[in-house]
Amino acid sequence: MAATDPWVDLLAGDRSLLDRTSTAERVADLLRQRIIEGALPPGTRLSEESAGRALSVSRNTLREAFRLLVHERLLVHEFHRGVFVRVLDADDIVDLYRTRRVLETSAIRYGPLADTERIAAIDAEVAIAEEAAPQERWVDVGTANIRFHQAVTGLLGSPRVDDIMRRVVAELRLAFHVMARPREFHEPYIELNRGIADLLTKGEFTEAERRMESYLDIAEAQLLDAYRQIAR
Amino acid sequence: MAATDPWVDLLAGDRSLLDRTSTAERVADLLRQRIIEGALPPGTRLSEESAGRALSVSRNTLREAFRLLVHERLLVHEFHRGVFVRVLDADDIVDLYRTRRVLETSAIRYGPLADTERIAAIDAEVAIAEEAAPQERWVDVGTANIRFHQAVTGLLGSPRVDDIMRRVVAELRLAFHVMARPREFHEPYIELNRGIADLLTKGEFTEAERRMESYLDIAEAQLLDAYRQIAR
DNA sequence: CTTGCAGGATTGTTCAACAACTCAGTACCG
DNA sequence: CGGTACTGAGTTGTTGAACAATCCTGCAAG
Repeated sequence: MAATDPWVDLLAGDRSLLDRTSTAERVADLLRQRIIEGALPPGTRLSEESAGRALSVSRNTLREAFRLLVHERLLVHEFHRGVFVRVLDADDIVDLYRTRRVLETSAIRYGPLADTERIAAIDAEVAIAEEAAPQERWVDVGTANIRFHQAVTGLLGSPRVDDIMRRVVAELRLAFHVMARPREFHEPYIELNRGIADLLTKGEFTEAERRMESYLDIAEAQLLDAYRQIAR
Repeated sequence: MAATDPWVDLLAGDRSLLDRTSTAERVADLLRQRIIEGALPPGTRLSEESAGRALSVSRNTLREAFRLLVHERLLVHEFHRGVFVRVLDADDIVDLYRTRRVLETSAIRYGPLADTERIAAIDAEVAIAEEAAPQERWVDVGTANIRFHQAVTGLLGSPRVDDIMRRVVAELRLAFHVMARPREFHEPYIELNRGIADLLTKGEFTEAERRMESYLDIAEAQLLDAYRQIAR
């Protein structure tokens, strides 16, 4: 039995399911969820004592969770003052879109090397949005929209890029909450996504990249616009 | 004095210097340093008790520092087993170079929009390497080489991309330690860097991008080669 | 050679205590 | 009245100890 049996690799893949996570990580997961869904709006202060009491975890464990989320930029930590849900300013939006441009256009540029099923995954996300829109499920449309972009960067097949994109998207969600009308914010993009997905399917990567660039310009401008409205 | 005085912005920039950092962060800085310089080689187990005693910090504080470094992928955390200095495998190398390709070629692509002094900064790093090489200061050559690439991604002027690149580079240093001969690993790249820097200065971004791509292919291959030698 | 089972060592988590610091309020002074 | 200095309450930063949960080593049994 020198050679590895086939079932060994199989089980090795399930390893992660079995990894119990620490309390701190689960607390971080929960807080992350609450933050990106808007239940904990930007600027909210999270006191160690009350949060710890609410979740029934010790201050130490909670602090570990906070560290995690600070590293993800969802919280900011001010020394001796506490942690707060991050408040994004216009510069952050600009930088996030700059980062997206890098990631998403690169992904398309390297698209010709990508697995065809990864392109199918992109298409699938657009289809989900197209189905949710007529039913006015704007939250689902928004989610599918985000997943569309994650699928685009997924073309690279890079765990690290996927991870980076995950964080960028989580951070961007902090900003999306300023958009009062979900419909106006999400609906127009379905068509753009469809166009890009079709181009990718047809293998027209250069044009797809151009469209993506313009998509990002438009979305950034709309978000910055909404920001200026709030600022006054 | 409705308008902000000039010195206000100036001081705001110094804010970070004044921010005392927590013990956990300083511990993390120290450990990071030791890891990337190779004093703590990949695979090393860091026990909470002995590390805490050595640094005179409590276990709780040390755990906060560990969380930070785990998030940066410099340490891996195995539940109930402890933390270890990360051991990169060949897949990691491939993925790190994939990520670098995305970041560095994009930076050059968006180069025409960049500040000219950012291009000068790239040139400066090559000059440092060129000065250190004849004196056989290979560690300095290696450092300047890395800073050259950071300066390239710096073209984007994006704090987030800079941060991502910082982490990629730190992670990559884990792999560089397998290179037994620093000279053979660093010297040949000075010339390639010079070529790219000159192209950037002349504004020939398309050719610079092509060169960067080939640079990364070469470096990746060399590193993977060294890996295969170790593996036997 | 494998399996099962202590026993010791390490990590996961909580708790309590105290130091260090921030902030709001208040008294003081010109 | 405007500004300054100070005080005290409340929060965070850090430590140390304690106990539960888990892993690892070594040994005995089959």
